[in-house]
Amino acid sequence: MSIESLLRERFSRAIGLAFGSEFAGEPMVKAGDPKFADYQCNAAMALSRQLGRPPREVATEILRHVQLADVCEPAQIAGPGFINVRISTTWLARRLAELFTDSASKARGGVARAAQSATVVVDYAGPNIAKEMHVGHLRSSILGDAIARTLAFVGHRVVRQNHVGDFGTQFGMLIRHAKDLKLDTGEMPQISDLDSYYKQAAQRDKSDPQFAVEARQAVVALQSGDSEALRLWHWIRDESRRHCREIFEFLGITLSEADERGESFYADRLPLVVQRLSEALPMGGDGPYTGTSDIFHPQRQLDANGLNVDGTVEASEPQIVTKAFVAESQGALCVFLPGFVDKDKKPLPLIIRKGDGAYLYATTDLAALYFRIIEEKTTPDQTAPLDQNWHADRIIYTTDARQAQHFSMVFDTIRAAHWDINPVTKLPVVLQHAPFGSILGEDGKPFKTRSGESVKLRELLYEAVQRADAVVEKKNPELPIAARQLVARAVGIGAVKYADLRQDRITDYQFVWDRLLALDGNTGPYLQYTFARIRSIFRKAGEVPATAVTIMLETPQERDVARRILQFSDVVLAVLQDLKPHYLCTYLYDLCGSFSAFYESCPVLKAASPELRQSRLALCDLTAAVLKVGLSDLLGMELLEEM
RNA sequence: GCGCCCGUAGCUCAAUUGGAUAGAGCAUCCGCCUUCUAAGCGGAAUGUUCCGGGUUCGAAUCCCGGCGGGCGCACCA
Repeated sequence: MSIESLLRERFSRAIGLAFGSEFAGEPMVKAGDPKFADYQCNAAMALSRQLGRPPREVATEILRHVQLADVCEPAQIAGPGFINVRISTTWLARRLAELFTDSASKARGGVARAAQSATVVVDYAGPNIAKEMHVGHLRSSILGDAIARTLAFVGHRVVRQNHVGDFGTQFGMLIRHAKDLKLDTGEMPQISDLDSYYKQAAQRDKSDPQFAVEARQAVVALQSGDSEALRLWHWIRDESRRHCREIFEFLGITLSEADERGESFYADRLPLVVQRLSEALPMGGDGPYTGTSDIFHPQRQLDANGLNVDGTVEASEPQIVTKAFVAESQGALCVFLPGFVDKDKKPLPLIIRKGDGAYLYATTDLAALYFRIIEEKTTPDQTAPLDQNWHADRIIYTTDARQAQHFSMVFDTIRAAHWDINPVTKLPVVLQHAPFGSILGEDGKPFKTRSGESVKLRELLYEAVQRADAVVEKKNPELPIAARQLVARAVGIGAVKYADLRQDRITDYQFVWDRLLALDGNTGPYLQYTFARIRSIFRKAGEVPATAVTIMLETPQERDVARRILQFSDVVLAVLQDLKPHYLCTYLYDLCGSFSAFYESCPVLKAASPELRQSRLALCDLTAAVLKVGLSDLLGMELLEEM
């Protein structure tokens, strides 16, 4: 059990004894400012209001009942009613020794498995076919992967999903454009060629209305199984998949082909979804909107005074949807939901079938949700992880913040249709959009190449490795070239990933090479360096670490490292609570800071006694174990023995 | 216009979700390599937390009103 939950339990019990169990909920316990305490319990202030008694009196009462003698020094009351807890050094040492001895637990950095394993779908990366992956895919891939890794590590059944954009409107443009190109589809294309076809097609689509119309028709043809369209589709898709695999492999993203279920996968389910949705939700709506089509956009014209040309006054109150319903509007089949209005304050639809009969991303997302939560997957020819039912308990999307409204509408639709109920547990599925900001250049504007194009991932990652190589060559010229190349790759890629993960995902972040490859501060290279230093000690030690030791925490630095190591599991829980890997980055950076201070002031190999040497080696080993789990298992970065 | 997100040191970012004297790194200044990787460590200096109200024991955090920036708002994803 983590320190935090142990203390929470103790305080909860004390509060129950003092004031009755109805007050004993989750008392607030948090790691405190080291100036005052290792941990503090702030429950007294909150309780004082409920009890109508002064907070310090409440705190005194809690202290009278709390049992902490085995864990910490006598707790102190401070300020308005903080209860400060200083963990006893002998207790810390004992806990650490236990962790060190239990090799299975040590390999997990002391992180326990979740009490119950849930099925969690993580939907991330989601590149488009026929386009080279670019910086726009970077955050989703990196964040989603870190979240998926962390969920899996604590023991959940994680279903990774790469929702590839391979069957939507944009593909129609490609088909239409291809007609004029006379492509040789017998030969494997290059992703760079496809990328330029895509750009040409997009350009024509924008400037040529006739082309645009035919492109939309091509989508319908594709979605209804036209063989010529499908042949081209396969041709493009194969190369696109190869390209994505290459990028994922280079970046260390744990998405395999088995995880790929793009728009096309749901194609034949789309009419079904629309039909089921029409059955699950009322048709035509409530109140004054019943039955008629074009209910929100009557073809009325207003004169300069805001009067209809027939003389009636346009309703000044916005029309409000009170309950979700399906209706046809302007030829398109739509879901209308409470709380969504467009810029004219008219109800905003979620379009599930276009006027021309084609489906778009909302329909696909709904189909995917139905598939992930409800659909039975017992067909024997399906491959893992499709070979068993998912019945997801939680579904997480890492896509950029601009899609927040889209997901909010899709989730509301699912809930209105009661499709969010897990068929096995009968509990509501947790639907989460984990939005993130943009990547900006040093000038604070969207990260683009000089010519204004989006930066290709392949080039960006190549540059990261090149730059890292130059740094390594400068810092460690003795390193043989072969070793240096491995280091450069790990450092370069690690720096890019860490730069993304270390910052709160909701904010935009600036991509500045010199900053993310910096050797000091909260960067990938610094953390990797700390790990490499530890490994170096063990190489020099020339002995296998003992399996059991007495931990001695006689200096403040040793105690600080010990305290930090034991906080790890609480941080991992917080990451999963908020889906914010930057908590983990901040923690690991602090751990490295504590370790470096220890490293400076406490000789390990030349410690004053063999016992102290063993103890310090154990501290090094435990720090390395936490770094390995945090950096490698959870964040997906490579670690180095030497750099 | 409506909605969502953001605004913290010169710069880039934290702040365990309402807790104590708001913390790091960079840049600036001072000190430390004949001892385990100095890609490091120790120290100094740096703040009207965009502004104004409110809520309360206590606000960067919550509420209201401004200002500034980003994004979204019918057949693209």
